[in-house]
Amino acid sequence: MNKVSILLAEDDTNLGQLLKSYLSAKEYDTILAIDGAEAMKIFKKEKFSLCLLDVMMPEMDGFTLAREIRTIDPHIPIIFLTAKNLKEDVIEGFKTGADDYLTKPFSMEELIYRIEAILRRSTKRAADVPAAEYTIGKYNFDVTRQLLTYRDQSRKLTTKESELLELLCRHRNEVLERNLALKSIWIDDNYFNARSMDVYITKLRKYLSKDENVEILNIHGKGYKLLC
Amino acid sequence: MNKVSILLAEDDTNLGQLLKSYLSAKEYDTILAIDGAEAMKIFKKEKFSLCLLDVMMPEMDGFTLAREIRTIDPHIPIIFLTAKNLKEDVIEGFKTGADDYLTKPFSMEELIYRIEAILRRSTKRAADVPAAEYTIGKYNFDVTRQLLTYRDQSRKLTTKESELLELLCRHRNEVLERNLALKSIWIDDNYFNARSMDVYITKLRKYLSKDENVEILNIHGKGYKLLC
DNA sequence: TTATTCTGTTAAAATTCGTTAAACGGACGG
DNA sequence: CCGTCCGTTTAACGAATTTTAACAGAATAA
Repeated sequence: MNKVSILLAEDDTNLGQLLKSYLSAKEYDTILAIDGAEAMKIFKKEKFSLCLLDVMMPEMDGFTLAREIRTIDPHIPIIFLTAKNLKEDVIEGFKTGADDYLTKPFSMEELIYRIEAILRRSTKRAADVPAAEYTIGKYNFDVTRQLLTYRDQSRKLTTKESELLELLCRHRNEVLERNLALKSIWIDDNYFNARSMDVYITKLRKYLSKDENVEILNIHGKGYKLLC
Repeated sequence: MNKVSILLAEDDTNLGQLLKSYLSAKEYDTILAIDGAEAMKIFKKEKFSLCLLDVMMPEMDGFTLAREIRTIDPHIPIIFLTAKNLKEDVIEGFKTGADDYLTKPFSMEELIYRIEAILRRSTKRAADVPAAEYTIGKYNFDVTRQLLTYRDQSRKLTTKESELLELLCRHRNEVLERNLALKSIWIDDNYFNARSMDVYITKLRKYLSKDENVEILNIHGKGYKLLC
């Protein structure tokens, strides 16, 4: 999946920084603009998946900014943030084509979920989009078909093998933490599931042994690192 | 554009009637159910573009209802209505895949705008409204006639074959969970029905074997995924 | 060093799934 | 009413997948 990039326009630097670091922690590439004019400048230069706009800003208010943004990209999802809870304001927001409207104070969790709800809709059919594939050294890994191919030999992976290899690929050349993998694939990171994961690491190592430049490295006490 | 149809589940008859007449005035075909169980019954019989669900209802609460609805149509937009403003509740709502979440009291205008914001996003997608026909690789599947066609050869499917294939199509390229399929088609997800479903999967695999790009993948311990 | 925790590997056990065929039961025509 | 057909369920067995167990070896901290 492509990385999600967010344009955040917020003149309150405290809140702005807070939001930016929170969103970045959630793996959203976030760029912060401190007023409407700057936001517009940045928007013209870069590509974004979604806009998060404060309504009350110096230079250019959120609604005006939204309209200008929409002249460039008429379909980009826009969420307004505002301190006011005025009915007229909310209506005005949706008239400019808002996809959502959040009144301060809101919880970070709710923001994240609303962002995800919108992205789910707008990037939908991502499932029809070309199958996710990884190149692992001389191997090719087709995630959706769970197929690991070396030259002309294909091996059909089981569900667990495939899930684990995909996680390793997503973190390739960096550490995939044990707990993360366990919680993500096995849901629960207890002793037995950890043993089970060991077994799968052994299997994957065997499958990947034909290319000596590919290696699943153990980082003691941390996790594994797929080198390729 | 097709007419927009809304399933409204609201146990407060006053509010329910008010919403229904307001939405109908805005040219949305609206059907009102007075509890979760009735809503589910109606949903199974008719096609809807969007669901508007009260959270607190007798018989079946909104979240449970939403989950059941999503087992049948995993992509239909859902908006929750609630009197509570609890953070936990909002989060729970989005976790079940809500597209929006409105806290009473809200203005009719805001509701309309939120509905339109969601429809704007979701009708961009091609096969959104429950299709009567699916294209599965080189196959064509006519749901109402229960006819599976490959080039010039048509095969009349039995009821169960057809129901299962339709569910797979609605979830195509994503996992259709075993117990969800069982509860939706066989009503009860006991051991024997599960065996029965296996038999039908085998049959469908045979029927679909002429296009090698089409595949019913088993996700061990979870369910099946129709790749096409 | 020594004890302890963590990892690697193999095999057996448990669970889940795939396939074929036979049994069941309702609908239909005679 | 009786047999036949058709869709569905049940049964039986084998295969695939995942988990558990057992033991050996490595890495680390005290």
